[in-house]
Amino acid sequence: MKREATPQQLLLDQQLCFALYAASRSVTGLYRPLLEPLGLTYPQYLVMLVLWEQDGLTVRELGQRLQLDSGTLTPLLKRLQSAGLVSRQRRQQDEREVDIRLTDAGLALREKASGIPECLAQCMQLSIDQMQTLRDELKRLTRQIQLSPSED
Amino acid sequence: MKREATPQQLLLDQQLCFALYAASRSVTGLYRPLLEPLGLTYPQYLVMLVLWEQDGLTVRELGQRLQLDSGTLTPLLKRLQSAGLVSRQRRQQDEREVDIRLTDAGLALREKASGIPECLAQCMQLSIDQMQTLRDELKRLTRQIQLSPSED
DNA sequence: CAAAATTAAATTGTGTACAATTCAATTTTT
DNA sequence: AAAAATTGAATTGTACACAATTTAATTTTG
Repeated sequence: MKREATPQQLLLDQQLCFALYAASRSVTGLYRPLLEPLGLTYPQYLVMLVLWEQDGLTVRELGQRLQLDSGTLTPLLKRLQSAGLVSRQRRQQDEREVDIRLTDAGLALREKASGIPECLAQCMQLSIDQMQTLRDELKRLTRQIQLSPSED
Repeated sequence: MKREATPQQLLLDQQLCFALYAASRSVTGLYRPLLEPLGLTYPQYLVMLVLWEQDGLTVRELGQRLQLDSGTLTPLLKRLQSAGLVSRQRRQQDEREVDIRLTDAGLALREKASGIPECLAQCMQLSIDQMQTLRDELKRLTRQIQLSPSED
């Protein structure tokens, strides 16, 4: 059986999507040794970033910010609670909502995490300008994708 | 207790890494409805892309190409085997290695997948040129990261 | 050549992701 | 106000990721 050559567009190395997938996992791997002393995974660190910025959000609000659903967040937040970094409490004005709040330990962790962004920037060997450009292109891409869900 | 403002670098929206993480998951989400009719997940599709390009690789070789280890690939490949798309067989010249080969059904699936890259490109609303530029920046970033593992 | 070291997959265990469902609380309708 | 619809978390189930360990096969060494 004659095997056709793979069309150009199906070549792995041509694909933006694989480049994105690989880069994302690479970067997460860079964080791992930096977050390990703090006892955090990368997604947990993202939750902490959001809470350091604005404390006392609901699971839903955290999910909107990070684009993650309760199936991902609920167990993650339980682990942060077990680690003593956040509290989880039903709101009395609406018992469906669960309020996520930093504990003192959670707030204190921000100091220990403060050096991480600079460390990452160093490893990535990009200028501030290059980082901003790339970041903004990716944000535009994400926004574009979420605007056209799947024409249903 | 006075709450300090979050330093600029710890702001979620400032972070390249989150933009990357969010974009990667968004793009995977775009693939989902396109791959569902083929019965593939996105990582499974990546494996198929590699095999369509070069059939008969070992688990290790697939892992090098996709930057995934056997802990991820072994169960994924077993699922592709259950789906009848690939075969897994120890090599006789070195019984440690497992040869992954497309079945006829696996090879045939390439036709059904051939429209996907164009469909994706459409959704992302990027010119060929923009896509190539972004892809190459991401590849450079990934390469850079993997060059400096963690100065150990 | 036999013991030691290395290698390739598989396995184990933890932690995401995400679709789909469930459950309880709140809103909206009638 | 009671029934129906909606909403927010949690739960269930499947599928990655990846560190660490195990197992078996092959190489390297003494």
